[in-house]
Amino acid sequence: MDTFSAVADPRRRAMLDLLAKRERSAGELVSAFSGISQPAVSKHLRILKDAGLVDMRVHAQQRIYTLQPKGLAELDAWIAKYKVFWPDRLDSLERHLDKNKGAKKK
Amino acid sequence: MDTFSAVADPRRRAMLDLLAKRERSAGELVSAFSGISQPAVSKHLRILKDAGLVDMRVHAQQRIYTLQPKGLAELDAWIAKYKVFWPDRLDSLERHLDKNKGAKKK
DNA sequence: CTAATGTATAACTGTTTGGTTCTATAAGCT
DNA sequence: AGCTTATAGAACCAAACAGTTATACATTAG
Repeated sequence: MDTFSAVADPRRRAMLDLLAKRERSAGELVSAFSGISQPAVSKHLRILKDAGLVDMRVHAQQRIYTLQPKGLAELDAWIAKYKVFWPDRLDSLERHLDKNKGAKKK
Repeated sequence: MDTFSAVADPRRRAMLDLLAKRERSAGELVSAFSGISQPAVSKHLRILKDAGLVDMRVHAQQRIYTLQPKGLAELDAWIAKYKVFWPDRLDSLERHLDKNKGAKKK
């Protein structure tokens, strides 16, 4: 499954959102979601991993998943092509975020 | 269908790419793609329109489709959250594009 | 060594998706 | 008015998807 399809699923986006805060074991992710079974979460994680959106490392019996933001670069590159056409006001949020990012890094 | 799913399909992304160059009638889009029928293209266009990614206007019997880049804002906003985590080198393309954009606009 | 824990895989199922052909609708042409 | 053109919608179908339960497989704990 490609990056675009991987992030098309709202549950998978929610998982990425959680992993953006901090890394989590598969089990932690399972308990973070209600109304979905462990195998279902496991399958979502596989898809995210195959798409290069998360990394996994083994720790005892646990599998620790971490965000791999590089995987989103493809998506962002595609969108970037269209920004030329954006009305100016749509840029404000982005610029704001860029500024904050710079501040945090220094 | 939401924005994320709408752009998950490669054919629909290709359509957006074509519309980014210039507006096109439904018929022009049909002939731009081989191995896909007119009704199939029509359905893709409906999905793009419902997702707010394209606009449509009627001209005689033709339906003229135009890009509605505002529709991509949702997608971009979602990705923007993750840029904080991006390694520096991933920023270079984006910055390059931003610069070019500014130049074109002035 | 055996039991328990954490997680992935297998097999199966209902729903969604993208495609098709056929038909309907609406505007222009003669 | 009747024919043609441009495009959407209906009905249908196969493949893909997301979910389930049951099972297998490591690793740690006792």
